[in-house]
This record gives sequence, C-alpha cells and structure tokens, in this order.
Amino acid sequence: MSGSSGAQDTKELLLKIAAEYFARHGYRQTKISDIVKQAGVSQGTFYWHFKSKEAVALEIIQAGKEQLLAVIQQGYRKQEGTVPDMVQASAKLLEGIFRFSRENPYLMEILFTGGGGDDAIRQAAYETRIAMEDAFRRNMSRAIELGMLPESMDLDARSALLMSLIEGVISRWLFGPIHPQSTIQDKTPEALAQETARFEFFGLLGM
Amino acid sequence: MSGSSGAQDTKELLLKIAAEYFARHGYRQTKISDIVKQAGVSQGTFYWHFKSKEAVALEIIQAGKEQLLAVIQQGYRKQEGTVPDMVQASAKLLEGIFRFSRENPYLMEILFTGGGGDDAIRQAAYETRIAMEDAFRRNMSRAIELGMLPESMDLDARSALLMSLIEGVISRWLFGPIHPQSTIQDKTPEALAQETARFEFFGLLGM
Amino acid sequence: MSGSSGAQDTKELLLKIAAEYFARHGYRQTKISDIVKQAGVSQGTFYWHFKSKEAVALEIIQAGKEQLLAVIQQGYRKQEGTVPDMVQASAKLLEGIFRFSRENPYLMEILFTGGGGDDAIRQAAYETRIAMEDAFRRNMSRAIELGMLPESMDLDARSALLMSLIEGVISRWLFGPIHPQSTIQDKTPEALAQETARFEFFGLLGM
Amino acid sequence: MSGSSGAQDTKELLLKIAAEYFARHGYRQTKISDIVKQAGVSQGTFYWHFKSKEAVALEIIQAGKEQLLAVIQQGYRKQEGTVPDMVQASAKLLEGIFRFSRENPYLMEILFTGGGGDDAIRQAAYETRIAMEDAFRRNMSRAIELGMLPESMDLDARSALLMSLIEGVISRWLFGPIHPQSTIQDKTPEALAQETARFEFFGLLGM
DNA sequence: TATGAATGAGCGTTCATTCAT
DNA sequence: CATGAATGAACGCTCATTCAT
Repeated sequence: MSGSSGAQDTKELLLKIAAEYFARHGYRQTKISDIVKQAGVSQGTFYWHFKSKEAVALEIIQAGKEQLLAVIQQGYRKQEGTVPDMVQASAKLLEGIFRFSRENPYLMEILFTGGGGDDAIRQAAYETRIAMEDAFRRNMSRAIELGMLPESMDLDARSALLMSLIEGVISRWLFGPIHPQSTIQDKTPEALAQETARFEFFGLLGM
Repeated sequence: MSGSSGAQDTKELLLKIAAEYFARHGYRQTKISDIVKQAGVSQGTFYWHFKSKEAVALEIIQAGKEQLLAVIQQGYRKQEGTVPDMVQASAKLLEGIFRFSRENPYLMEILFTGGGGDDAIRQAAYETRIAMEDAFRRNMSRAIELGMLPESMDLDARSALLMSLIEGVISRWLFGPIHPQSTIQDKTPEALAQETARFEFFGLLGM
Repeated sequence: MSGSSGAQDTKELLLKIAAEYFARHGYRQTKISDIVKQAGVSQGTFYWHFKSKEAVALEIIQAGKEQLLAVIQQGYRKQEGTVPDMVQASAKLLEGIFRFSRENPYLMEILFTGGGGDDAIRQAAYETRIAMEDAFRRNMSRAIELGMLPESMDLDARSALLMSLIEGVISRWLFGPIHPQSTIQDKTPEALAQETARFEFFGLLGM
Repeated sequence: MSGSSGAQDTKELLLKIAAEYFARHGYRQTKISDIVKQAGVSQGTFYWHFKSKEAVALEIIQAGKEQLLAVIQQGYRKQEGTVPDMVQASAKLLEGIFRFSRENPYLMEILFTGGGGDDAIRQAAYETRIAMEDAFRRNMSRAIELGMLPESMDLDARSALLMSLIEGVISRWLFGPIHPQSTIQDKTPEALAQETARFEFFGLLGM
C-alpha cells in the first residue's frame, strides 16, 4: 500500500522537482511551468496540491527544518571529559549534518541562499539556520559548563563563526566548485567532518 | 568643475541605487521603475546609460571586484617571523576587508547571494569570490614557505574554510541578524578582525 | 459537436484577425493588443496559442502557401493542342488564383508586401511567391514541350513577367485603387482572368 | 564652391542613408539611431535637418517623384506610324525608367513597397505610382488616336497591366532574386526594355 | 484528481522626439 | 550647426493563478 500511486506520489514528486529547481535556478527564476513539465502533469494539478508557489517553497523549507533539527538532535552525545572526546563529539555531529546535506543538497542550497526569493521564504530559511546555530550554541554552552571550553569565550561570536564554517564547507562541498581547482568535493563526510572539527578547535596552527 | 552635475553623476547615482536595490530585494525583485523613480529620472535615461538590467548588475560586480582585490592587495604586508606577527598580519588584512564591506555593504550582499539573479550574474559574483579566495590561498602559501604554517596543511581546504569564515562573519555583521540575540553587529572592524584572526589560527580552544 | 467553441476556435479566430490586421496596417503597426481586443480574449490567451507575434505571421503565411499551391495545382489541366485551348487553360488557372485571392485578400496582401515586417516574414512571403512563380514556369515548360510556345523563349524572363502581371492585377483589383478612376475593381474573376490571359499571350496588340 | 562641406552635405548624406535603410529594412524597422550612426552625426543633428522621421521619408519620395516623372517625360518621343516604331518608342521609354531605377534602387523599392510604413508614406508612394501609370495611359491614349492600337481596348486594364509589368520587372531585376535561379539581374537596361516592350505588345506568342 | 485553456497585471526594453549647452 | 543626455509613451512578452469540464 505504501506504493499506491496517486495523489501523494504526485505531490512528493512535485516537491522534489520544485526543490531541485529552486536550488539550481533560484525561487524567482523557477517557473511553475518548468516544474509541472518535468513532472509530466498540468499546471492545474500543481494548484490542486499547493496553494501557491510560495507555499511549496515554504513547505520544502519547513519539512527540511524538522529533518535537519532531528539530525542535529541525534548528533548530540553526552560529551566525555577529555579534549579529544570533545573534538570527536563535534566531528560526529558535523558528519551527521554533512551526510544529511549530501542526501538533501537542494534543501541545503535553498536554506543557504534563501532561494533568492521573497521575504517570507528568506525568513523561513533564516529561521532554520538560526535553529541550527542555536543547537551549536547550546552545545558549546554545555562544554563551558563542563569546564572544557574557556568561560570567557564570546558565545555569540563563536557560534556565528562555527555556523559560518559549516555553511561555507557544505556550499563548497556540494554546490561548488567555488574554486575550480579545489578538491574538496571528493572528500567523504567523515574526512570533511574531521578536518572541520580540528579547525574548529585548533585553528590553522593545529592542523 | 569636475564635479559639475551631469551625465556621469546620473550614471553613478543609478549604479548606487541599483546596487542598494539588488542587495535589499534581490536582482529579480528589483524593478527598473524602482531604481529610476528613486533616482528621479525616466526609464529611458536608465537605458541610455546601461544596455540592460543585467548589464548594471554586472557593472556593479565588476567595479566591486576590482576595488575589493585592491583592498586585499593592500592588506598584504611582509610577514615577520613570529606567530603573533602572523596573526596580526592576518587581522590587518581582515580589518581592511571588513572596513571595505561596511562601506560597500550592498556590493558584498550581492556578491554573497549572487543577487538571487540570473546565471551570468551568479557567475560574476562567483568569480569575485574565487578571486578573494585565491588571494588568501597565496597568502597562506607564502606563510608555509616561510615555515610559519605546517607544510602538510591542505591548502584547498584551508582557504575554503577561511573564506567561509569571512563570508559568514561579514554576512552576520552587516546583513544579520541571523541570530536575534547576537551582538555581533555592534562590533568594530578591528575587534571583529582580531577575533576572526584568533579563531583562524587557534580555533575555539585558543580564544 | 465538431463545431463546439473551444481552443481550436479561439486560435482560428486569432489567426483570422491577425491576418486582417497585418494586411491592413502592416506587421509592425499591428499590436497584439489590437488583435486580442477584437477577438475578445486576453493577451495571455494569444501567447498560449502562439509563441510570438512573428510566429503568427509565419503560420498565416505557411498555411496560405499550402492552400495557394493547392489551388495552382488544381488549375493545371491537360493542355490541348490549339492556341485557344492554351489561352483558355491559362485563363482557367488565373481564375482560380483570382477567386482564391478574393477569398483571402489579407493573405495575398501579406504575401505581396511581406507584411512590411521582419526579415523572417519577408523571407517566408518571398518563398511563397517563388513557389507560385515556379508553378507557372513548369506550366510554360510543358507548353514548350508540346510545341505550343516557341522553344527559344526565355523562360526566366517570361515567368517573371507573368508573375508580375498577376501580382499587379490582384493588387489593383483587391487592394487598390492605385488609380482613382480605374474600374478594375468591379470586374469578375472570370473577366479579369480572360483579359489577363489574352494579354499574356497576345500583348497589347492582340486585345 | 559646390563642394563646400557643411549643412547641405550633412542633409544629403542623411537623406541618402535614410533611403537606403528604408528600402532595405522598411520604414518602421529603420531607427533614427541607425541612420545617424552610419552618418556619423548625433540624433540631435537629424532633428535639426528634418522635422520628423516621417518627414524624411516623405521628402525622399517627393524628390524621387519629380525626378521620375522628368525621366518619363523625356521618354516621350513623337511616335511614328509603324508598329515597329511604336514598339521602339516604348522600349526607349522603358529603358529610361530602368536606367533611372538602377541609379535609384532604394527609391524604387520604397515606392513599390510603400516603405512598409505609415499611411501618409504609403499614400505618397501610391501617388507617385499613379503618376507613372498616368503617363503610360496618356501614351496609349495617343497611340489609339493615331490608330496604332485598337480603339476598343480597355485603357484602365491595359495601363494597370503595363504598370504591373514594369514594377515586377524592376523589382526582380534590382531587388531580387525573387527566384533564385533567375538570370534577370544580369541583363542590361536595353535588353530588359526590349524584352519587356515585346511582351507588352505581342505577349508570349510573339516573343 | 487532473487537465488545458484562459486571465491580466506587470515588467524589460525600444525609440521618436526634445532641449540645454 | 551640432551634440549628447534625457524623456515617456508604447509594446511584446511572462507567468502565477483560476476555473469549467
């Protein structure tokens, strides 16, 4: 019964194609006619499933937000006391995010670019990123409580820096090449996570 | 006399207003009619100065690219031998970029978002960011030659990480708030540069 | 049921009105808004049925070309051996063309003026006229084989002259008055065909 | 003194270039900016010399009309009594017109197509052609008086046919190839005039 | 559910014309 | 005489959305 073709399948298909188009060409550049042509349905069908173009984008972002936060939640593991443990825990979290991103690249691109879209869409994307940032902030906060990170640290700046790192890495890994001769795209999620975590904690000098 | 109002002024004005609109609302959402209304000229005047809407965007990016690379060039100082010197040099460079960004926030937003625009515009923005990344890459390469950074370092990954950091910091500093309770926007270019450079070299643990 | 109003009807209606406008006012002077206003549909409807303004013009010409060549094909009758027979055969062919022209005056005007339009349209009109000229050329060629026209005749010049005659006659008959006191417009297709055929074969002296 | 460069030269130059553009691309498709670009002057200069775009077209046609009628006037020779004389006289007239047409092809094309232009321009072109047709009508009328052409002849139809012939021949000769394999364009004015005159008087059978 | 036809507001661009210098 | 900058009405075309079937 899960495979019963019909309404649900059509809607999923439209969502998938819409996400791809939004990511690849931006929200505004994406035409409903593009989406339905690729899906092999009529324009009317689209509007039977969705209230509007904006509604699809919002639905894509909303669904993505929930999945993404679940992944981040899963990434949280009780941190042991040593620094290597802490680095490992962070790498584990990053790896989860990277894996998810590789499976949902279009979603991530929409989140990071705001779809180049209307304010409502930008806002929804923003909120998702803020939720991510919050997760990292709480993570660091706990590390400080455990005495593993200096108490004096500027939590705001740090979480912003960390989030910047993650967004940049994912963008280059999946949507790049920003830089033509970059080899970043060939890396595995594990390797990328290790490297990013090392940089996170030790910076350039520690690598 | 050189400052007499006239054709050149009109063109500059249009460029300035266009950049602001592109940054604030995105390329597609920006209407020529918006730009000329704000500039107090007719639609025809716009098309006397520019071939097309796309051409303005490209001209904005192109001019910005040149200025930005000049700033980065200027930021290069001969690096002394000690680690604190190196950190200081990096902070100096970052400070220059941050100052420039604060003076040209619209340009930076266009560069980082690709204007939400057509492919040609996205591409031009990409190229500018690649040129920035290249500048940092060369910087690090020199530091390795001087024995100040470990030779084993993955240059590609490192320059990508650094660039990610800078883009994220500038975005949050100028176009935020990504995170509502963030205080990043109140920081001075100097403070921001210091903090970013420290993170760059020492990571979370060194801060 | 086949005549039920619907998409096909709308398209036909637009084609008809467009042809009339193109003929009467020229391609460039004709506005899509004119056409749709007269058809009682919206601008969008026009663009649902046709790719562009040029495409309609081309479609009109293309359809006309086929009809016209069919008429000319029909006009071909096996020619008997005597001169009067030959004249009669030619008159018959001309009559068919004249009748068709009277039923499709807008098409003919577009063909003869190129719609005053873009190069593609001019070209399409040209090709149709060339196809007509070819038909006459083949006709004469056969007459020469049958020994009814002198072998020495310059076929190129002759078909050009004949075609000139036909175009001029139709223009003056339908779109005139070129000359204010001309009575040509009152003639029947038969009379016009007789007269033209006589001139064709005998010139001024034979009339 | 005749070569004193200046205003007059500029105006002549603009007229010449305008005529060429109107003929080649049609009145509507021709932009003032095209004309002035080719002339190497500014748009303002154009409007110093001419009241409007329409005014240039009208001036071109008006000047052409006068020259053309002068040529036709010259072509009139007192006709002798024999048929060969009459044919020769007609050939002479045609030759004059053909020569003029070859020297002023752009003018002729504008006349024959009405420039694809506005009503005023179409009208001016029409009037010129009517004036030509009138000249031929008078010619034939005289021939009837002299007993050289049958009195019963339909003068209206005949002059229309003759004018059609001439327009078609000139069009194909100068602006063709209507028909790709036609050799008409290589003919001399004399040959063309001879052939046309023969067809005029004797038709296909007499050639 | 799904379709295809229709809608109409909106936008980028063109181009004849004007005018201060 | 000549310029180049400016004007603005007009037009072709797009595309999200609606709706009868």
